[in-house]
Amino acid sequence: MNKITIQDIAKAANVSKSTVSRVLNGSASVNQDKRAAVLEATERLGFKPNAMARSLASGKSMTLGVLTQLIGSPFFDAVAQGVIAGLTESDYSPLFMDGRLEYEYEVKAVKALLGRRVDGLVIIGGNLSSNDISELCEDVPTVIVAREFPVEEHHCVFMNNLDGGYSATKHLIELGHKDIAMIQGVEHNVEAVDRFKGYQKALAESGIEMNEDLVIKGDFTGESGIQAINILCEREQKFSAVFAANDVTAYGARLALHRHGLRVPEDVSIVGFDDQAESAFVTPPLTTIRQPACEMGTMAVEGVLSILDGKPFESVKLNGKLSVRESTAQFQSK
Amino acid sequence: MNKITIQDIAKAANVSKSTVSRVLNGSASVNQDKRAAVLEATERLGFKPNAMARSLASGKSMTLGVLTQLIGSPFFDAVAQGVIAGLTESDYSPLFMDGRLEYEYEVKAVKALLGRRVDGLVIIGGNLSSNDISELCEDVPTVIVAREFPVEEHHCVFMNNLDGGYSATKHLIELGHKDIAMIQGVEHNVEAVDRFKGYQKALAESGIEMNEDLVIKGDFTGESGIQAINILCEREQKFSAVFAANDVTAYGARLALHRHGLRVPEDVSIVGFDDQAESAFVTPPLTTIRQPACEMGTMAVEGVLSILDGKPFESVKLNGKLSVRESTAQFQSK
DNA sequence: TGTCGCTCTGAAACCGGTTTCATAATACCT
DNA sequence: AGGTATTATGAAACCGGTTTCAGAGCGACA
Repeated sequence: MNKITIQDIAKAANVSKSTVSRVLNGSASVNQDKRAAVLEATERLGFKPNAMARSLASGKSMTLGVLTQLIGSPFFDAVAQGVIAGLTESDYSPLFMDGRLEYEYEVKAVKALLGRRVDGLVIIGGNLSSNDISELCEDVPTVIVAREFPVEEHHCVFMNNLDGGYSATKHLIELGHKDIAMIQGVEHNVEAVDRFKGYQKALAESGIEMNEDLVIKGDFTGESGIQAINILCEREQKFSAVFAANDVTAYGARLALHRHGLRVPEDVSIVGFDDQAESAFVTPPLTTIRQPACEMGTMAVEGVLSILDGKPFESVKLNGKLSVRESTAQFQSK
Repeated sequence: MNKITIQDIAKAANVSKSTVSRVLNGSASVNQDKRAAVLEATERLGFKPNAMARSLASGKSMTLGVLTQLIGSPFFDAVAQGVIAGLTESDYSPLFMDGRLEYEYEVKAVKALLGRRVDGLVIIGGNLSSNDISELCEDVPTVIVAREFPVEEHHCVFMNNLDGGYSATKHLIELGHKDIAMIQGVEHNVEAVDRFKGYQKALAESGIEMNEDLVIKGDFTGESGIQAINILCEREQKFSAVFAANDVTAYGARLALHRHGLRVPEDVSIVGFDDQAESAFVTPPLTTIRQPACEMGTMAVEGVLSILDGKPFESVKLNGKLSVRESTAQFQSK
């Protein structure tokens, strides 16, 4: 370890610990000469304050805990990136802990974060209940990203998934499609359910009766996209468009379509959800609903910081934006 | 904050702080009754030890620092995932800090990590020099992932990029291709350079003279893949295969090829590098060099833990594995 | 029964900082 | 010049744990 302590600096600069502390934190004015001496000693000895001791004494850790989910999954990562971006100008640094999208790990992770006495918390997605969060994070400013809690006490930054699903489906309808399949996301997952609700809403609004046979279960993986199309094709189901619950599923669907000899978008149009980085470079570039993931991360941080600052923070509900690329086209009757 | 301290528990259980500490850490044997009383009080009051105080006193933080780069980029994220996986069974938890692939931030991040007194360090990629690392991480067990330092003092876990580039190119050659284009990665980036060297080596070994016109600069982005193909096509260059420095570049190349009316793999074969998750679901599924990113993360953690444990740790050099999918095919002369 | 040794336990020191408090030194005012 | 307000500074308390140390209690052995 960097063995030098504030005491060593004090000795070297011929002052007391208190003075060193004051110089280093600018917490009170100090004589020019002493200040210089302290600074010099600090530099010369390469003193690096022990963050532990500092937090213990001051009660602040200058750290924001971030509960991530499955580092490596595009959406969550983008949020995490936003968090980092939002923090760069502040004095706080992020402490990431991964919940692996499993309830027990999430609880464990939050507890670990709290044990490290983070000053604030950003919870990205996951499965913690409103109660869990209330109990666990009672005394720490917390903002939840990508989930909606109708309770006043929680601060959230989230996407209107229903609206997103609606826009995606609406886009297909406007292109003249009527037989629109939907590949759902993980069952019971709120976001997945909302996206499906949006699909239903758009259909209903346009007077198209939903065909149960065109709704296939999925789980947000590429594989589930493939399976879904296989099922559809084996059943010889008639459909000219597909709305996939997320981009990767859309990739899988597009691949399966290709294998079944169906062209995209000439024979079948596809729209995804997320707009992950790759979607613009896939062939054909995917029409999708852009989730402002990165922005959400940044907004969450700003939220925590402002609460920390005593200012109020209102939950924000964002709308996804349809990003039209080349995987969707006007319906052509054959 | 969780205001209850070890003192409160001591009072509630009618014992001394020391005894509470001993019970909680199992550091010495304690009378059954007292132990029970302490445990009960701990449970009842919901006591959560202050990790700061604990580390300060014990000199250990039970934390491993991880310097990540650009959370959100597939390769680095996969490594980070591996780190998490490797840690789940241990008592340590990871503390991530992002270096944003910028030298200054990396230094800052490592210092922040060290200030938090992490017990070990995993550095993923980045631009820190051997010297930087020696100086900064002097007293902390450190393992560097995805970079190679020939110095004995550094412990590394990295991929043989040259060998990977070689395998990729060799695969194309074996399929009968002779005019093989290469889209390079970020200039001066060691990994990118090594992949290119592998390309050269394979060519040389097969007696194919490298055609400078077929080597196009890139920067690991999808956009650079598009540009590269555009350049090639505008020049009406003859080529039947492309080796892209990474998968995203390959996606871009494949898209541009499509726009120029060239089919993959019938007209042009493509091989990428990384094997990121999406590559198996892209159309056509991408032949690529699989980097054992996740495994590397896990190995790095194991390395740090074993050094921490007083055991030795040897640097490991891994070979990428060619994953043949459907973007490459036998050369067909037209 | 006296001594030795072992197991438990609490008091106190310590980890490395911040912050309060009292005091010394200086400036300001009448 | 005398008294007060202000600033600079060190000593000491404190943050919440761990660990050392010494002593108490108790069984074993001669």
